[in-house]
Amino acid sequence: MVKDKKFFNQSCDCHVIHKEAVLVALQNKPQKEELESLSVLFKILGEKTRINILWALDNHEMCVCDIANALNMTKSSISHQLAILRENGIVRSRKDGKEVYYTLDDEHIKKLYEIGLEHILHRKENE
Amino acid sequence: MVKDKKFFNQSCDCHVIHKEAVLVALQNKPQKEELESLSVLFKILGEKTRINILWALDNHEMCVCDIANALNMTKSSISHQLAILRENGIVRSRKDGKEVYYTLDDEHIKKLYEIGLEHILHRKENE
DNA sequence: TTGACAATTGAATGAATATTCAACTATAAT
DNA sequence: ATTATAGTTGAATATTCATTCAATTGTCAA
Repeated sequence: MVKDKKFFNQSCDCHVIHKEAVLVALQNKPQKEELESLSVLFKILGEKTRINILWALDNHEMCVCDIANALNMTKSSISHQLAILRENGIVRSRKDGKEVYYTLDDEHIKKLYEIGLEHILHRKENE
Repeated sequence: MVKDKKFFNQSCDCHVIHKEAVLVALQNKPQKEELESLSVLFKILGEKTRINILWALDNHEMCVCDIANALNMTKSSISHQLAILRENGIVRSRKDGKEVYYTLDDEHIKKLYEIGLEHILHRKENE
């Protein structure tokens, strides 16, 4: 492993140790915008209430009241979170009379959910 | 679609509209602990700095200074976030002399990263 | 057309947490 | 031994954001 202490990054409080590794990483960096979107996606999935909404909708299309009852929370709170999920393309809604029905938007979300769960169980085994 | 207004959840501010959908969801609910762990996993991935650490480590094993330089941030800040990633089984570390080298822990994380990115691009297309 | 309920919305509050700052430990080199 | 650097850590600050509360809109039924 080659260390290179000559290359120094001004706006950072330390020397670069492995110049090449850093340069390769910088070259392979995805578009800033994409990485930003990705962290937002995970942040949205990474919230107790919203992940609970996910399993609820994983089984059935549901209206806001149904979800509120299943999660034992207020309509208002659920509605706020559904708005966030909708804005970020994770759920889809359709109106029918007084009710608004929600469903999961696409397959990627299900996959993320499943692989995430796999990881959790995998970690449990190796404890 | 059958509505059932008789069943009422005391600790919620609305009537159950579709009793069956709610009951099915409740029956299929994963263990509370697992759902909790899952939301924690996503929350950890859902942070700008940490997702940036992920792409950096996706290419190379790196020490703290390398990462700090690649992301243009302080050692301290990176170290705090690495601790969180380590505690949650997302990265692994080994010490060699003064340096501590970090790598991604397992394949699930890479998959989550890839599928997440797919979702982002898929959404872009349909705009 | 009035009353009841589903759902949304905006502002306020409170909780969670990322970054900064300063101090500290550990290792290597001179 | 002393100095320099890598890395960690705890407390303080600042920011982000979920929930609550109150008000409002839209639809249905009597």
